[in-house]
Amino acid sequence: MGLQEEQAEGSQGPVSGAAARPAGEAPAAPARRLKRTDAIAEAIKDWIVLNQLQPGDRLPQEKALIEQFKASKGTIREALKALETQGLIRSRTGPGGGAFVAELSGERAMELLANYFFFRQPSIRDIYALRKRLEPDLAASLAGRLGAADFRRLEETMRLYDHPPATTGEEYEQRLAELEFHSILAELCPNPALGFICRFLQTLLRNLTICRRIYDIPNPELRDAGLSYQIRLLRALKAGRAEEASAIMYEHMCAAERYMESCEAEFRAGFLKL
Amino acid sequence: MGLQEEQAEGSQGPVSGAAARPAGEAPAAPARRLKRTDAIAEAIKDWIVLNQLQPGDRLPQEKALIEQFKASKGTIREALKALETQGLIRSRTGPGGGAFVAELSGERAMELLANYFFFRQPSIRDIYALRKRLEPDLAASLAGRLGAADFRRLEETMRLYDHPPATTGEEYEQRLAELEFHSILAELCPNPALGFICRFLQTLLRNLTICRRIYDIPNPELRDAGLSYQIRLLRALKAGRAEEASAIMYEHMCAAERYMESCEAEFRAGFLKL
DNA sequence: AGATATTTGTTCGTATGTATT
DNA sequence: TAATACATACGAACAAATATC
Repeated sequence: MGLQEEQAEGSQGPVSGAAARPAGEAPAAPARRLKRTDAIAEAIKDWIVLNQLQPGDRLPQEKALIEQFKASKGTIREALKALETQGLIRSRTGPGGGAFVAELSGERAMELLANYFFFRQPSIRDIYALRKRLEPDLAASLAGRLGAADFRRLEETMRLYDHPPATTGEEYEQRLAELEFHSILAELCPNPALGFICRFLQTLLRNLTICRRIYDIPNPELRDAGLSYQIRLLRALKAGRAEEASAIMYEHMCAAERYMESCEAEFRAGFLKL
Repeated sequence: MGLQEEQAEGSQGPVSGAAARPAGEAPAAPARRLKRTDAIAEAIKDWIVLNQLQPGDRLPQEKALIEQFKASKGTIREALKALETQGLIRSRTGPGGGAFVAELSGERAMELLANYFFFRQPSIRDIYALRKRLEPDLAASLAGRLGAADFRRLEETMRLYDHPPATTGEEYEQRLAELEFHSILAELCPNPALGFICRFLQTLLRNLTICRRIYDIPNPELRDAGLSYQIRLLRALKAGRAEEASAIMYEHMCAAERYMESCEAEFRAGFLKL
């Protein structure tokens, strides 16, 4: 399929550029020597962007890479594994199989990013400081831009919590569904960065241990209030009133934050058992 | 060092739950079967959080893992490589070496996240929509909270662009230094999520190809204006005037956006060559 | 449906490199 | 310097998955 030819250009292999540093390069940051595996992974990645491979395009097979880089199978596989872990490729077995360029999914990106916050857990206040700023913009960006299918999807999600929960389990499920409502909005956002960040803040919230506890607490008023916010929000979005949608969302965020923080305070005071 | 004992608890290995599926398990979400390598990587990760390993703690060595998981060296190494790629571990050779739990660095996290936006490049407008919201909050969060060393660091960075550039190369360097100023602020932010997102938006901007071009264009007025914004900002921060710092930063962002977009428009119109 | 070819996935044995003592 | 302990790399074989005939 003519993917391999370009590798031969210049020197004996794409890795040479990464391994053998050009003469005049003074490494300000020492950048400790790359392991062979990592150098190969880097080289393959560079090769992908250089040749402008698109999602779905196939990489050379393991055997070809072994020859290209004069490395063993294990080394090549480790390099490919690194790329796969980053969500850059996916590989299939069988005839015509191999490694294919992939588009890093939002879910995977959030998983990878979540590791950063594992040892730096933000507080509820931290997260809502951001949500209060961004979710209103998100809402505004959608005003008058959603189709019938989008509204149907949103309303279907709302149906999961338009009634009082029967069990504690359902209580929890309803909270997740409410977050899912916001996640759908974020997916539809025309600004990819804004959409991603909102979705990530939602999962960050969902994964805070304190929140898992809070979400088990019955709170009929909040459910009612949230529902009414969202109904008003959908009306504003349909009518294309961006300002109003933004304002509604802001109120919604403030109310949610107030509630979450009061719960957190109660936990801390020991009024509710962990 | 007693890190290993816990592994023996229960059954013969942590992966058993993932690999050998219990009889009655009906997988609601199909969740295509994990490859052995991925199952082991997951198991090791779970084991780390379960035992609350901290950065610097050592994992069992390869040989031990081979026995634990009854897998070959290559498979174990691929699993460890996956964790290393995610920034969760680092490994060292030599006696006393092995894999050590690491704290995912902000830089690495941003690299991983950047892949998500490779095929979904936000526009300058998209990025500034976020910066206009967040950088002012960032500034406000620092008012009255910076030490003398912090101010020294900021002023040292400003010195890199407090004079007209001599060459095009310096022009570009000055722009990066200006972004670095914001990056320092973000690092100091008490809200880890806000700080990270601001830093990421900055690198996203830096890496937009269009920006690399824009940053080469001489623009003495913008440099002066930016400098004056930052001087006023530092004054407000020192005095602990959060509101004022926020307002200054907002103006700064708006001015920067206006400039960047006008440059972008000129590129598009072909007035400036790419 | 079944046989076969192709390609990744996994294992084993061994050798090399590197840091500690 | 030498011995030791560990990761890193190599190569050949085998197993499993999947497309094609």
